[in-house]
Amino acid sequence: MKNDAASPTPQKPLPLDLARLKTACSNCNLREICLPAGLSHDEIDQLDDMVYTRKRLRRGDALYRTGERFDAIYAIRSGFFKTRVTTTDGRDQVTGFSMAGEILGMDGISHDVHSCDAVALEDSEICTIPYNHLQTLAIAVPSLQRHFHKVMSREIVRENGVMMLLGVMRAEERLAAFLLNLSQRLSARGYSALEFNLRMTREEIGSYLGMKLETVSRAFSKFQADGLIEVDQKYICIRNLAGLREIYAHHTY
Amino acid sequence: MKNDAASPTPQKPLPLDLARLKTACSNCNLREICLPAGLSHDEIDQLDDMVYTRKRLRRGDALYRTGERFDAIYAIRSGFFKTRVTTTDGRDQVTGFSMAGEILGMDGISHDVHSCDAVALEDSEICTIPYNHLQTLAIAVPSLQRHFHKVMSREIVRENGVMMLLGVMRAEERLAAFLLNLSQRLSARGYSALEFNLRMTREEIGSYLGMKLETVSRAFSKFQADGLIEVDQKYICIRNLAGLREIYAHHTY
DNA sequence: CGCCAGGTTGACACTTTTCAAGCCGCGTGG
DNA sequence: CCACGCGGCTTGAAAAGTGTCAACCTGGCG
Repeated sequence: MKNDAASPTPQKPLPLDLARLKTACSNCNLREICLPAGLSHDEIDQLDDMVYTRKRLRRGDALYRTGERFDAIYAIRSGFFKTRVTTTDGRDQVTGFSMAGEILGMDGISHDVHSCDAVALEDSEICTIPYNHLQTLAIAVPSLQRHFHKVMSREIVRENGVMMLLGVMRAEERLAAFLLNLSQRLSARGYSALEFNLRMTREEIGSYLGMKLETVSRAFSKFQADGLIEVDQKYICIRNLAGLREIYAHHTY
Repeated sequence: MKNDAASPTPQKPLPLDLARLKTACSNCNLREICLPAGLSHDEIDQLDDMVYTRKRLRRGDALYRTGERFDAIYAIRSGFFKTRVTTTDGRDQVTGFSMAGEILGMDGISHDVHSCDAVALEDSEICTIPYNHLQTLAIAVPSLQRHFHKVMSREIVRENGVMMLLGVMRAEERLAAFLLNLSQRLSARGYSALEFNLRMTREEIGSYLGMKLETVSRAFSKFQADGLIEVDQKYICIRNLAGLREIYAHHTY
């Protein structure tokens, strides 16, 4: 929708337009983390043809919602998302937080309809990967099939971890687990492992961890009082990583 | 390894031996529920070549354990399983209960190593599906690829539901959800939806639902006192399905 | 400048866990 | 055939952890 796109009849189309170039997997700096991980150069080039130009979402926008028809999975190019499921009576459970390089939408494959909402927690860019194209390409590129299976399996394993968290840990252990997980994923993306700004509210953290926002707040305060972290609203600085790990591992329930 | 197989040089091999026949997907009565669901006759025949003869497990045996190398997924032919993850300090969380026609082992795809244990809760038979064969066949048979994706996606969606359960429901709602889910799956397999025997202990139910066995027991007693169910140890008879549904839906937390 | 969402903190209520005792059913062995 | 032991289940009473409610603070934005 830029003015450029509506400019009068070019003699022949440019081989690559800038927007296209910027979305190609082959020169995306997330290619080692994202769907193309482990593919060869040639294979990634084939992926490029399939990944549609990026879509931008503003904070609060839904990438998809429960009940919407499923036809594509999405790779997060930049930004931050939450996924959530909602009960009949309106309460909801945040099922995960997703950041750059992670894949969303796989819940939709089972019934051709999405079974959760994915909502941007900050302005974000995503790459759309039409599922039927992915299926076709997975046949031509076995290592893509393999890697897509891994991505789905990883999601299953991740959810097992959350079930563990919700099932056997107590409030402070859950929060420690949450912070350590965030720290690890941020550092895997080249950000500081010890200092970051949360993108979600206390209520969203609470929903994810199965506790009330007040309990989240108290746990943060406790950690600060114990010198484990420094908190100022969304700002977090981890002062004692080992101490956090100890709380996390110390399931002496 | 039967004597038959070692018998002296048959003129030509039988087209089908009995054991083989019995494991083939094409004449398994679970084919509408299990991995072959939605495949054509011809396609199922191709699956037959891949599914290895069944393995028997006794109650208490592990189908696989955390840390074991992954190389196959498994279809439950008969019996009942639990899957569980274990913390460093030995506590564990039951992440699911599986019955005939359901697929186990997909957790292993992500890191080529299993990340949970699958344990038989009663004597069971399972079909082994080597993962590399599955990958190969999925390329030749696109509808198999599609269906395998569905199976994995369904597992993701199921886990979302469990997270909801653990995150927002209270004890009695969880138990109602558990009973309704069991009832629904049993009836989908032709068993009674209202009367069944539990295959797991109170402790296992509690681990799955994130509560202590005493709390499970109390909730059962409460349901019985309210005329919703009849309980006698493992025996359950649902007397008021609508009432159970009401408790389940009534997340007035 | 004032409003409002989001966050913190305190006091109290409630659910679930913990600890403890006892029961039941079943397989083993005298 | 019956006593015994043991795992699994139930129930009660007290303790602990979270949730609830309410007040207040803070920072950002119209």
